[in-house]
Amino acid sequence: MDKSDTKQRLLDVAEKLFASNGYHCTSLRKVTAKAGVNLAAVSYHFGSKEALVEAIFERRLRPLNEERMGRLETVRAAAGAAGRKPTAEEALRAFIEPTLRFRDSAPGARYFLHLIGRALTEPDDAVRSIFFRMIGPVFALMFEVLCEARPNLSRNQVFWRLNFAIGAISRCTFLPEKLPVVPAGIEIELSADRQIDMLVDFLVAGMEAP
Amino acid sequence: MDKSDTKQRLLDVAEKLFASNGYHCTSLRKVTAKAGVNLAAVSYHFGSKEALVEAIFERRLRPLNEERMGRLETVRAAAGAAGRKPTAEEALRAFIEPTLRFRDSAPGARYFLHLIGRALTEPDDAVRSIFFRMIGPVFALMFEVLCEARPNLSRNQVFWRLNFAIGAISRCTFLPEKLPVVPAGIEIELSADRQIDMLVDFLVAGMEAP
DNA sequence: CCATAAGTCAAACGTTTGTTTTAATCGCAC
DNA sequence: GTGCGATTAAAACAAACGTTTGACTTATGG
Repeated sequence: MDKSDTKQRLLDVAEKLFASNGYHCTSLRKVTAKAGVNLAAVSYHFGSKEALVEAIFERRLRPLNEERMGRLETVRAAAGAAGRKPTAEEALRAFIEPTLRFRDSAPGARYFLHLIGRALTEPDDAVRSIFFRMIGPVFALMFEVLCEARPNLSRNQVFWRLNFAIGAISRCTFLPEKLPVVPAGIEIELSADRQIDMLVDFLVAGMEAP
Repeated sequence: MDKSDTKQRLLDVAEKLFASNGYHCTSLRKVTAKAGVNLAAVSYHFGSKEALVEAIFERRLRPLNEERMGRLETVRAAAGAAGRKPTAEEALRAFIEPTLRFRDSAPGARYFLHLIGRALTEPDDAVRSIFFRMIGPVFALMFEVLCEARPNLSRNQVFWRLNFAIGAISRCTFLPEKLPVVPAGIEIELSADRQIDMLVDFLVAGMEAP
């Protein structure tokens, strides 16, 4: 028997469609049609459309967040053991590298990244609160580590610079076709490592500005 | 006679609701009810919901874009007249200052800024294409000026750094209550000038990174 | 082989959506 | 005042939405 192959297919297809077309613009009928399952399967397996998108976030964001938290803790511990402050680059890499490497880690991961890039500005309160609840602890730890890395900055300044960095990072998680018109001769598709380098160069300089 | 007071009220109310709750989550019934006008007035005055949001963009974004274009041209001309390259700071300020000062320039401007902060990631193809069509020339000119300011960088690098900057700027155009959970003691509400300074410090450093 | 539970299916539910229709109302030149 | 175009009002439209229902099929343990 299937052992709920249906459930997996729903997660995969919904992730893709929610990412490409948005949560509200994607009806359950489109999702179930593309997945080749019955409309009622969403209610049966998840309970509601909102529970479906929550399951999508849960499946991908939980392990990703655990890795980011672990790396941030490691940065803090290593600096503490060496009797120094963590650096802004260490903190940024602890957040950015898992995020962009994750992009190529699974077939649908790219779509999921697009989804969280959009979740930051998601109009729907339910979806946004799901995301904020899951990202909250990572954001808070990141903030603290950055405050340690830049003790001369006010917490206000660190907070805003972190927000700027989040905004910059979110521009890397988009599907290429959703970007604004690009000038001729520009590479939209970058390897994760090149993208990471570009981001880190830019953000470390921004963080270390006086 | 009203001389289309209805039309203005629709623009104002729709701008606010689209910004706060998103384009798709805001029905014309909510808009017309809050504006105290009849539902059919949208069809009569604008033709459709999409034409309404386009009128909203047109009203605010056209003068804002003209100012940004003008300032970018000025930066370029001043540098040319002095026989030097424009600086990254000049280019960034030409874009950022009109944007954030605009926030306090009119009662509903703050809502509109929230709307364009969201338009970058808007799921709806129609809305996103309206926005991209209007912002395209500004983006292109900004890109060229930045290429002149950083001639040692590849166009690829400049393009991505400009994207990062756009992402960072968009984090400043949000309504406070839509931000992720903020640590205690953080000022969410900044004056336009303070916000500009923070942004420019951060982004100039990022742009000038090697 | 049967009983039970899990899973699937087509159909329908009640809302809400953007838009259209038809009639009534208003302001103003003539 | 009369007539006319511009505007508003109330009602209805078909389509799409998320969800629920109840019958049907399938797999599994005893």
